[in-house]
Amino acid sequence: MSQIVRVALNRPIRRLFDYIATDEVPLQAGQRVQVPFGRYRATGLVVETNVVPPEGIDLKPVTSALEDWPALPEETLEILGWASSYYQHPLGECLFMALPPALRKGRTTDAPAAEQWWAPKPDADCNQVPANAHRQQQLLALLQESGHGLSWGQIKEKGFTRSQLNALAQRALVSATEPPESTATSDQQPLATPALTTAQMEAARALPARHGFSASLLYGITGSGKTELYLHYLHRELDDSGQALVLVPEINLTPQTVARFRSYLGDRVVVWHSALNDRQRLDTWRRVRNGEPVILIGTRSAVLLPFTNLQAIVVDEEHDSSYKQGEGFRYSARDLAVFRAQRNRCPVILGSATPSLESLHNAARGKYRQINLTERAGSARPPAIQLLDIRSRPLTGGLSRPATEAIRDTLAAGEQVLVYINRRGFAPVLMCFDCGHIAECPNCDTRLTYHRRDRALRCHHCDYQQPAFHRCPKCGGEACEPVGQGTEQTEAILAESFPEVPVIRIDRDSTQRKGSIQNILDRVNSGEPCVLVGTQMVAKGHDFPNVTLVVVINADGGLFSVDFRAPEQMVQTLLQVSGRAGRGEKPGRVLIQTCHSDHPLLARLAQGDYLALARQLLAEREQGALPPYRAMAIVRAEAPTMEAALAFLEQVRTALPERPLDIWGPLPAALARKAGRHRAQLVLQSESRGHLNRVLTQLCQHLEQHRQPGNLRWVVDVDPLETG
DNA sequence: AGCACGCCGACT
DNA sequence: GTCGGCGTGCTC
Repeated sequence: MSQIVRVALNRPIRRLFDYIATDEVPLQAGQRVQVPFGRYRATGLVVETNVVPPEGIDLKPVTSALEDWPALPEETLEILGWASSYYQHPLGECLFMALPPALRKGRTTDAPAAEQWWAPKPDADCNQVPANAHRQQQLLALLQESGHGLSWGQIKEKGFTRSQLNALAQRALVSATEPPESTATSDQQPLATPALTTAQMEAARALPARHGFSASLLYGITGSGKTELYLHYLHRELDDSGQALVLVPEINLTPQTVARFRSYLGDRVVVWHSALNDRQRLDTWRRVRNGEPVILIGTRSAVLLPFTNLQAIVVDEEHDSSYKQGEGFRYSARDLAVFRAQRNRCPVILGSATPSLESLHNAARGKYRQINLTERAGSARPPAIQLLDIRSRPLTGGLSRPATEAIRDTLAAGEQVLVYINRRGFAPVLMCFDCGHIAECPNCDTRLTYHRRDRALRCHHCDYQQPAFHRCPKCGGEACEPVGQGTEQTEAILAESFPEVPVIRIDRDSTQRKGSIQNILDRVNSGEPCVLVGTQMVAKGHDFPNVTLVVVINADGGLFSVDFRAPEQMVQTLLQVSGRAGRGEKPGRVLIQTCHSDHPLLARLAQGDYLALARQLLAEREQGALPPYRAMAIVRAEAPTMEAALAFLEQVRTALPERPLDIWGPLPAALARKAGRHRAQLVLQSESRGHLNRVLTQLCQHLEQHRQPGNLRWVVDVDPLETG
């Protein structure tokens, strides 16, 4: 008996392929198979069995099944099937994202090579390590403390190096062992329960019981202790066999966060993020797939893992834009989390100090229940926000006199200062003061950014770079100077103004080296007076208990942007960064420099009432017939010329039904030329998600059939975050 | 995505 | 005369 199966391949084709399954063993949906494809062999996933054979194609047989069990369970197939059609992305590519890299290729080893564990020899003694080898002594002590030993990954996590471990092995003080049979919680010492404040208790009581679907929006101001609430909730609701998913933005997934979860929830806490290697991913993936009762803390892609017994989902900082994938399979992890909770009949908690307008709208419509946590834990109180109008005020390094004085006062009081630079539209450029010439990228419609460290001009949109010029390439003048504030320049000015305290820069450049962010945090947490200078990175996650003053260099980036989400994002970022002030005993103060202190949005911001701001922004969205009041999708096109891109989108426009659809464009994208390619877009809106989805499905089908002239690329972005 | 087939420019 | 550019089409 042979059956026909339908197989999805990891290729950007919106089509599935049928094969004959010859084995005696019937194949199930979700199983990984090897199939002949063209001249070669490919790894596929069975998505349907007992398919009616199509006519006129002579089917090839499945080469082999890679496992005799489905790599993706029913539930995961369903979730991703839905996501594939909702986001208009080929099913095969969606499904393969639920596999760890090791399983995407046809690797047959279904038992992963076990990770090496290391245990101390029973007779090992610290005295056998040379007195000057402190790290080796510490490592040996750590291993002895652990009892059964630690994996190399865990050792590395604690900051030890391979050479330190090797040295101990050389001295025969430690040896490689098998991993322990099970890392279940059974032999754990009783775990602590997080202590909650009265306000937190109240919020905890409002959180729903585990059984049945519910979505809760937890609006908790910064410092109110949302994490304790998550911990308490998972502690309370999860049973010994249940799985839970905690989504966090990449930047918040620090060893401290994980340690905090482990101390309350034990060894069942596992992590999932981009820095894991293939083996770690495979290992964690298998634990999830095997139904082990893990509590998985992970970034965006964790929402795609093949859980089999999900009992609760938490999405922390649910407004964070990193939950939306910006290329390829453009899914929103937050939205998929809600869908997944629905399918699993379990609760999902969306937490934020600055909830997205989408979620607030859902709460207002009664789709989500809203729980407010508007008191800071402990004695901390919300910071006082003050607008500082800098029109016609002289600035040095971007700082006005009152701001500089506030910094001086704060430092004199022995406290710390955080200077936040909103890089948007504020990047330093190299300008000729004779003719006004500014260096531009030859491949993109953008200016080159000046990097003082290596005197280089770089493009932030492609990989172009060139040395900075002293002599203007246009007029030959020699008055070329950097203009505009970047972190580097502000750092230099601050260091000059406050030579008696350290000025610490926190941005991508200064935290790239491993562990350097930890060094910085340790230093800041020591409490000595200092000035922190940073962009995005400092706005999120990290706690700086001794910071009592936050200065925002310029708040105006989002006020007059073409992107309809810019005001929301601006308000969220400003409140998030404001939340860094006064998290300890001392009250916090926030100074926001702006040229528009009379702008209603900023005026409201100074009152610190996010919900009121959000209501205003929602009213504007409703008036403008924008999301979340309308469903939105964008068709983006990219071609060697703008004419070709626009012509293609014009053709798309005419192919679309006019009726219950609003179509805007085609228009050149905000960054019209990127890496030498011209970009344009068509915005589609509808009152009905369902209708928009049907239109898009048809469109994609049509476009896939009628091949486009050579160099034209197109993509559909459903629920886009960036409309520029 | 790969990969093959196929038709036009600068090299041994 | 060939090597190789990437435009177009196909994969059950």
